[in-house]
Amino acid sequence: MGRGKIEIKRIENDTNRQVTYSKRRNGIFKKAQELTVLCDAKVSLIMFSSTGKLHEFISPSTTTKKTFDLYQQAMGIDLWSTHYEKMQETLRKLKDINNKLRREIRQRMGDDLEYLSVEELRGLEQKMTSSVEIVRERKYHVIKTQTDTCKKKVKNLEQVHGNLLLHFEAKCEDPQYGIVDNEGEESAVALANGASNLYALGLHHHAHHPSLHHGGGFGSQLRLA
Amino acid sequence: MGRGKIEIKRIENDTNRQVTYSKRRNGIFKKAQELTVLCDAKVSLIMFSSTGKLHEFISPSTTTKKTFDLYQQAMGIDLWSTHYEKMQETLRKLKDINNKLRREIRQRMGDDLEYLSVEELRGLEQKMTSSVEIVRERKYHVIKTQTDTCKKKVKNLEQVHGNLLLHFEAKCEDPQYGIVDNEGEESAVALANGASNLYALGLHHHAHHPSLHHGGGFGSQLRLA
DNA sequence: AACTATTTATAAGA
DNA sequence: TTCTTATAAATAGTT
Repeated sequence: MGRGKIEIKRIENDTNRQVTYSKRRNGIFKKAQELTVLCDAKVSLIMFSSTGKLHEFISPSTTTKKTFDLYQQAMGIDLWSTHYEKMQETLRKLKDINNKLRREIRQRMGDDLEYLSVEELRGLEQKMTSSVEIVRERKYHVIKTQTDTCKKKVKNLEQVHGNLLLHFEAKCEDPQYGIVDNEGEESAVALANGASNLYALGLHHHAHHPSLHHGGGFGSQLRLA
Repeated sequence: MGRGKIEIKRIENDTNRQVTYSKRRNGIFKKAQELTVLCDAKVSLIMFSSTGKLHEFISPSTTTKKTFDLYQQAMGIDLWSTHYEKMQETLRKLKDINNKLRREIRQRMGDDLEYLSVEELRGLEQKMTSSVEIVRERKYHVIKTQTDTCKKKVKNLEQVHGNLLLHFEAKCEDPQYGIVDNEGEESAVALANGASNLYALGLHHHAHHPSLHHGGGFGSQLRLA
């Protein structure tokens, strides 16, 4: 239908092909639209040009997805199941692994032992015993590390406190009391029992050596620390 | 295009609508086919008549599924993801559970203890110790059950064998050998050591009491058993 | 389903 | 692209 009859075969001229595609595309869309209205039909028309461009017509009464779903239903196929087969397979495998893990855990928790032979039970017991040993070792290790850290801290505090006492005593050469040699030593001994004695130390000094508390600001600062 | 111009609106007469649908469907299919060839395009045309009947045209160079996939790709959407969202959610959850199970197992195997506190380690050790105790109990129970079963079997065999010996000795009142009282007792003692002695018993008798083997068929049958 | 008068689509050219 | 227009093609109404 045109100035001349054409043979239905690929149009080799790129421009001509493009023009014809455009014209006929409009024509077919119009036809689809008319069919939709005239005959109350649902039409899905998807076209890709030779350049890969997408054009679509869909009857207003439906959607592309509905059409695809209806199509699959009418054809009795599920075009996407293959897309999701891998997913389903993964799902199956995960469930399987999951069950195995659960069983292993249950066995390691002392359940589900009914169907194990003596050999299997012996193996399980051995595994668990060595595992509990590892946990125990780890616990000891953590405790030891923590204790060491604690000791170091105490030692550090001891030294700091010792220095403070020395400073303090040096400044305490008040003529009223004179130098009291053994005070520093006793403090050091008290401190050797750990930082938690700091407050108790203050109390002792308060009870046995009230003289110290009149010496200056250091004493009260220590008690508050 | 016809004897008269028509208005583009739903054809109310069912027959007319059906006829027009049929004619125009062929027309549009022909157009789709021509477009496919002339312009090297890919066309997917799916139609449902008002009666729900499906008709399809697809360019030979492609398939309906390919077209749908391309369509979704071009539109940047995934029309079916919603169909599989639940599945993906399940997948996600399973993976999560799986990881947790693995972690628990690893901890119970003595791995991944780095980030546990002393309290957690103590708890884990306690759980594992009590679990291993359960496994051990179960092992003992299974062993005991098996031993008991074994003992019962032996006892049973003992009895059967004892009866056989009595029968045998009763029949053995051959004038050549006379009644040999202590044979039966020695057999019973040997049998008390278990069923596995049956063969050894045969050998012993062969070595120490050759007389029995000339007494009849019973003796050789016992050795073969 | 076939016919055919008429409308519609479109090939080629501008 | 879009418009024009001669002509091919499609099809509405009829048989």
